[in-house]
Amino acid sequence: MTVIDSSPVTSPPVDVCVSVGSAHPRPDGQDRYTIREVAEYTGLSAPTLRWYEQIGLMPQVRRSPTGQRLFDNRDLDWLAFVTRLRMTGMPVADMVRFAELVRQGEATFAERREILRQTRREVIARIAELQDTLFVLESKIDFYGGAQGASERA
Amino acid sequence: MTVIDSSPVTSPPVDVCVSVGSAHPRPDGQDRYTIREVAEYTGLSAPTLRWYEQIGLMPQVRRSPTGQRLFDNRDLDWLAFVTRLRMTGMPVADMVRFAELVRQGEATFAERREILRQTRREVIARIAELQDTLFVLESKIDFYGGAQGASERA
DNA sequence: TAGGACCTTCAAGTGCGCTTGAAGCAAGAG
DNA sequence: CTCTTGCTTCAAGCGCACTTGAAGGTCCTA
Repeated sequence: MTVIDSSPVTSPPVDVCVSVGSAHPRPDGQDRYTIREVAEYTGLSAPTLRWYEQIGLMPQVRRSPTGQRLFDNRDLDWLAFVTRLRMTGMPVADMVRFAELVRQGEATFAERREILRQTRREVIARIAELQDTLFVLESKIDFYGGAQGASERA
Repeated sequence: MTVIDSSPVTSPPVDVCVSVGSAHPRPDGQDRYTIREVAEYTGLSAPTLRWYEQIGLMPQVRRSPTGQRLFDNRDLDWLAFVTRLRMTGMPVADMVRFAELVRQGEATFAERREILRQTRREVIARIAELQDTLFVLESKIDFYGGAQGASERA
């Protein structure tokens, strides 16, 4: 982790909790992306990206001299993380709270850690539930006639 | 599907795709429950139970001579299954569709099986995603200072 | 037979997570 | 220079899954 940060652009490897899941290939080699590029890359819509920024779920996004958003790799990392958190079922309001803690710097490490631990607990519980559900589904599928390709059976 | 209607207590094991997950202890020994009892047992609210019936997500619930709902063990089994399906993220509309197929009898076995197989695929994918997320969470928790009880670290 | 808790229906309201519309500014191609 | 495409803001709208409110009937206990 600790941020990529080659030569062009990018900010120094400050605090930040980001930059863990940056495995995806980036839209291009550089560090400036339009909202459309980010939308394509993340799968979020452009309005959603604007909305995320508006509610404080994004760090302040850089702007061009004329006011257009310029996302960078850090933003992409953050969005990848946010998308993971959404996947766990975490409400947007909670993610905004987390983003606020990130903004407040290292002093909030303990609190952030606690939030993520709680989230981890919930994810583990969720996985267990889904695995139970898998068994239920399997037994019902069997009940309906397990034969793979058979189109009917009654 | 072939109404309950026996004397007291449970019906014969007809068609039905229900009755797999009936492990829970029932509110009492008999086979007639008020909406309040069912609400407590299932964790769904009474309005939600009425709404489920209204949209066709429940089989027609028996009524007392004065019009009050009388749920039975079959209804409880069905609700347990529905709750599982909800847990997978299946939209209510899709569950209504499934309930319709159940009402149509054995001729829809193949289609029901296909739906559940698709659901199973989705659940498996969901579990995989959540497990990936678990790794991300763990690496971030470590980043924030893995020490269990340490309240700060910067 | 009165009171209170619980049931009924129907319709409207709520909260969440976006999405869409309106009106206008900006960047690049012909 | 215009034209198209894409960006901007702000506000309103939407779909889903319930929830709540209003008005009234029912059950049960005292």
